[in-house]
Amino acid sequence: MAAEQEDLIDALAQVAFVTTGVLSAAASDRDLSLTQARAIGILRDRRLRMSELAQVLGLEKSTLSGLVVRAEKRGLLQRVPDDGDRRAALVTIAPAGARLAQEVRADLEQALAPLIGGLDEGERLQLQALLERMIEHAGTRPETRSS
Amino acid sequence: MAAEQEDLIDALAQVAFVTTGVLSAAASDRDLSLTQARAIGILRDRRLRMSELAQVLGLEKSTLSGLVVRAEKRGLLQRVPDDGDRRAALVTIAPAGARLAQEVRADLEQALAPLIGGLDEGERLQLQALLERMIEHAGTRPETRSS
DNA sequence: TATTGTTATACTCTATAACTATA
DNA sequence: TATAGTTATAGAGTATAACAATA
Repeated sequence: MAAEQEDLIDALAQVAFVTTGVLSAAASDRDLSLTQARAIGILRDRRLRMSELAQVLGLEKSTLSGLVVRAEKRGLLQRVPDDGDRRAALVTIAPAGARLAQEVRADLEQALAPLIGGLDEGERLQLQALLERMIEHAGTRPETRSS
Repeated sequence: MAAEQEDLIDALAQVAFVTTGVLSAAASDRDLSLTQARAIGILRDRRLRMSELAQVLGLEKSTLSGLVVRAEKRGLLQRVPDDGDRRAALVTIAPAGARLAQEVRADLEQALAPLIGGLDEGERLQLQALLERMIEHAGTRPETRSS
């Protein structure tokens, strides 16, 4: 059973590299780093504090400051004051950022289509369900680090 | 069906980030970058030319030169001349590199265990088979870029 | 001429430390 | 005192361009 688990981890790692690589390429086609693309993807449907976004992305708060400043200059993100705690800032997506997120997303779908296309409808649902079960258990653990 | 595909892509992306993050953390615990960890992982069971390894990793050849020089100084990798083409160099793993690769691998397994642990034996095999089918189709396309 | 690999250089992303403002 | 965020600085990883050696 040890051997089977190793093979599963190999497969997971390979799919992870392919997926990350495809996303990274789609992002850089639009002069976005992988991290910037993740950020606008995350902020598509919510607004987070700087500290919260930093934690989700696995970045230091100072690193995120720079990222957000650059994105704000390009009109992709926006910082708004948090009523109730005047130290804090909420990061929200700007219209141009939302458009870019959608474009990157479309590219990702197109690039992954050949991989997913080899599976029929039932298999895709099965795969999705298994992956989602994995992610649930990921929530139990501390945030993914990248340091 | 469009909605389902989007959900599958979301799940793929999330699992990819978790997996990459875990590997990155395991690597940096040993002063390896994610790319260096990938390199020693790839070279565990084969030797490649500089140019081939660069292509697999999605790096420029000049970038790989630096990476290999640093790894060679630490005794992790080794360059040997390619008989038959004296321009080329083959990159091989050194004993210390093989040990490190094994350690990183063990950490990766341990960190992913809680995620995989939620699945029973049959589901793990199912997931592995689906992921491997995806990877097959990835081989059809040009190498993953990261530029 | 074309290809393999290295060197020189510059840019981006990241973390650490010191700081300001607010809680 | 502790926390949220910014600024200054330095290190690592990467790409581009120019180059040397071999095919």
